[in-house]
This record gives sequence, structure tokens and C-alpha cells, in this order.
Amino acid sequence: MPTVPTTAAAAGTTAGGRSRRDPERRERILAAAAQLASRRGFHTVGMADIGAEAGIVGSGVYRHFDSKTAILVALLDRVMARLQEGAGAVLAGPGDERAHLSALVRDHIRVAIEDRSVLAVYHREVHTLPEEDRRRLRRLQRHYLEDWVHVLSPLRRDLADGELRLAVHAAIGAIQSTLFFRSGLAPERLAELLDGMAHACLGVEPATDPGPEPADAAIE
Amino acid sequence: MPTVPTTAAAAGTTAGGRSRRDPERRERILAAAAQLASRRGFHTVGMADIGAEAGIVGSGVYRHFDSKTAILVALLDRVMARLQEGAGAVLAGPGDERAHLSALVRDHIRVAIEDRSVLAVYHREVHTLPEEDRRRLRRLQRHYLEDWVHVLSPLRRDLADGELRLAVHAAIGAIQSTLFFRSGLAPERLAELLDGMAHACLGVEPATDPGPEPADAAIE
DNA sequence: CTGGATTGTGATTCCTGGTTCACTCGTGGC
DNA sequence: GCCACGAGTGAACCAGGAATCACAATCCAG
Repeated sequence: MPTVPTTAAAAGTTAGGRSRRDPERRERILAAAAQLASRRGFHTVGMADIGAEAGIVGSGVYRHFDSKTAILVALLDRVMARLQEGAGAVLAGPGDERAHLSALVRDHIRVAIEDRSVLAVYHREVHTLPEEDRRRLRRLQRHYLEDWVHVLSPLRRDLADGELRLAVHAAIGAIQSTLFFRSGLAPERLAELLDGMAHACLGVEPATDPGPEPADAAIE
Repeated sequence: MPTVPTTAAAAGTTAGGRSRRDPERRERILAAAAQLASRRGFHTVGMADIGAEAGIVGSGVYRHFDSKTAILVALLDRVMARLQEGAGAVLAGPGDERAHLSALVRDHIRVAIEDRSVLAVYHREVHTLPEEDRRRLRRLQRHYLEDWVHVLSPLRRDLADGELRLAVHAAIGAIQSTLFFRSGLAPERLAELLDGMAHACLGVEPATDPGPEPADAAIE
């Protein structure tokens, strides 16, 4: 009755595949937390749930994270970092404002599709974080947003400062709408449509030139 | 040391203003819950907080609601109903698809600005509800969305079904972006910009005609 | 004026879920 | 092969917060 690893993965001691000691357990925990939290909300999932989904028991998670919120923080930190890196790579690359802006849009779409669940969690749970972490993340978020505004600004001279920010928020909001419902569209088509709508929000024609490749340019 | 009503409001027995028995206590509780939850997240606010903000003690809330989640449900039900009523009034009114669509956009913007906090709570907390309530609300949400799709469809013959839904989601996402940051813009200007961007997402020129007035047409 | 229903209070209960702990087991270095 | 250490386990602990209860104050009928 005991010792039978219940869940899928069946990370059994002897069974095929990974041994009881999983070197990437930490990753699996993060993935599990992201997955569960995006569906049911972070506070409704217990350590037991997260552990189970990651192939261990609830208390075992504490071998990898100090607390439950530490998991959340790690998760959100990571996705925010990913956005920043993308933006950094874009802005460091060649091209004019138009090209840069379009590249920013495309990179955000990429993250929204690839890291869908984590980004959804971010959007819903930042404000539940303890003061300090929240501040830090919000600051990063503001920087990221500022990158967009800075590039958009010369293209939309008709907009005041606050209006530029609103436009950027709206564009990102449009992109992230895909986080909250399953369109069922093929990823390419999805990306294409989001791209068009984000640009429409910004009031800027998309740069036809694919622009600087944001892919792993400045990351590694 | 006891019996001194600690909190602000000082809803004291004799003091000026409202008596200890507030006829609209229920409303104040809902308002308080919306306010607090929109800032700190629903699960991080306690019954004590809600009560305090509403001028009573935590346990007193149970005179008006059966449980904590009952408050949330009442809140979300209400905002969803408001959206529906608006859409119903719009569609019942005169005008072609263009006019209807623009009116839908404007009504959603109105709700997003007026009921800002409740809508924000909705967006973040629907999926934490118990199965049954969640289903019900999601169904209503789908109906509402369907209203938009139905009107948009003839205007965007180039889009497939799933693509129409995506566009609507994106437009609403753009509008609701205003829920999550303080633009500081004047409400009229804010509404104007959101209107433009939502239409841009939908790929439809806004109807210049103000269209049918959604205001309290079919509500009372 | 009086009795009953309603609203509000403070203390108490109770339980969920995060966290800790003592212990076991597998692994990797010597 | 042996030892030390890190990963995983199950039981126990514990706090915080939702919910309950007995009681007081208020309002409204009749």
C-alpha cells in the first residue's frame, strides 16, 4: 500500500527512466507550480499538489525552495527576466524604431505562447507577493514597459506620455488575451494575428522586414 | 479598554451620521471586498479586513453572506450581469452591425471604468471559484463574447470562427489593460483612446454615430 | 410599551495547509 | 567497500483565518 509512486511520471526507483533522485527536480517543481497555478490559482494549490505533480511528496519540495512563495517568486522572476533579455537583445540589434518596435512585439508574443502558463500566473499573482518582491518585479516591469515607450514615442508624436503608456499596455493586453482562452489556432496563425492587433493598438504599421533576430542573441 | 469602536468611520451608536444599523451594509461589504481584493488579491484579505472596511467586525459579515466565497460570487455575478444588460440593451436597440459593435465597445469601456475594481477581481479570481459557480460564470461570459462575435462576424468575413473569437478577446484585453495600471488620464480621453484601440483590434472603423444609447434602456 | 426579529460583537472552535523534524535511502568521492 | 551528504518520506507541529455561538443592542410591530 505504501511506497507506490501514485502519479503519472511514475518516477519509480527502478522503473525505466529517471531514478528517484532527479537532477532536474527543481525545474519540474517550477513547471508543476506554473501549470497548476495557471489553472486553479496559486493559493488554491497546496504544496502537496505541487510535489505530487513534480513526482515527490509535499514536504520534499522544501529541499529545493525555502517556502511556497519562494516558488512563486522564482517563477515570476524568471519570466520577467526572459522578457527583459528578449527586449535587450532586440534593442541591442540593428534597425530603426519601427523595426525595433515590431521585434519587441514579436518577442512578447513568442514568450506569451511559449511561457503561456507562467505569464498568466504573473499577471494574476504579482500583487499578492510580499511588499519587497512585488516592488522589485514591478520595477522590472516598468523598465520593460519603458523600453516599449521609448521606441514608440518617436513614432507617435501625437500622443502624450501617459497616452503612450496606455497604448503599450493595451497592445500587451491584446497579446496576453491569448493567455486566458484556448483559441485552438495554429501557433503561426495565432502569432500572426496577435502581431497585427498589437500593431493596430500601437497605431504603427508592422515592419515587414523580420528585423533583428531576438533569438538567443544576448542570452548565452 | 473595550467597547470603544476603534476604526475610522466610528459608526458609533449616537455619533453623527449613520446609526449602528446601516440599511445598506450589504452594499458596503461588497464595495469593501471589491476594493480590497482588487488591490491585494481576494485570498489575502480576511473577513476581518472586509468587515472593518465596511464598518463592522469580521464575524458580522456573516449576517449578510453565508461564506467568504459567497461574497466573491455575488461580486462577480453582479459585474457579469451588468455587462450582459449593457450588451442586451445595445443589441435590442436600432442600428446596423457597425453601430452595434461600436456600442458594445463603448459599453464595455464604460463598465471597465466605472466598475474598475470589480472587473479586475473578476479577471483574476474566476478560476478560483468552486466548480459550479465557475461554470455558470464562464457560461455567461461565453454568451457575452458570443454577442460580440455575432456582430463582428459579418464585418470580418475574412476571419474564421476561432479567429473572430481571438479578435474579440484581444479587443477586450486591450480595453481591460486599463484595469491594471493607473493611467492618470481624464476619463473621457481614456475612453476615447481605448475606443480607438479596441476598434483597431477588431479591424473595424468605429461608427461615428454615437449609436443607440445603452444607458439604462432595458435595465429598469 | 413590550416582545420578537435582526444586526452587531467578542470569544471560541476548528480545520486546513504551510512548515519542521527525525529518519531512511540512494549516490558519489576516497 | 565505506562514509558523508543530499534528496525524499511520513508524522507531527503550528498558525492563521474562516466559521460558529451566546449574548447585547437596536429597530419595528402591534
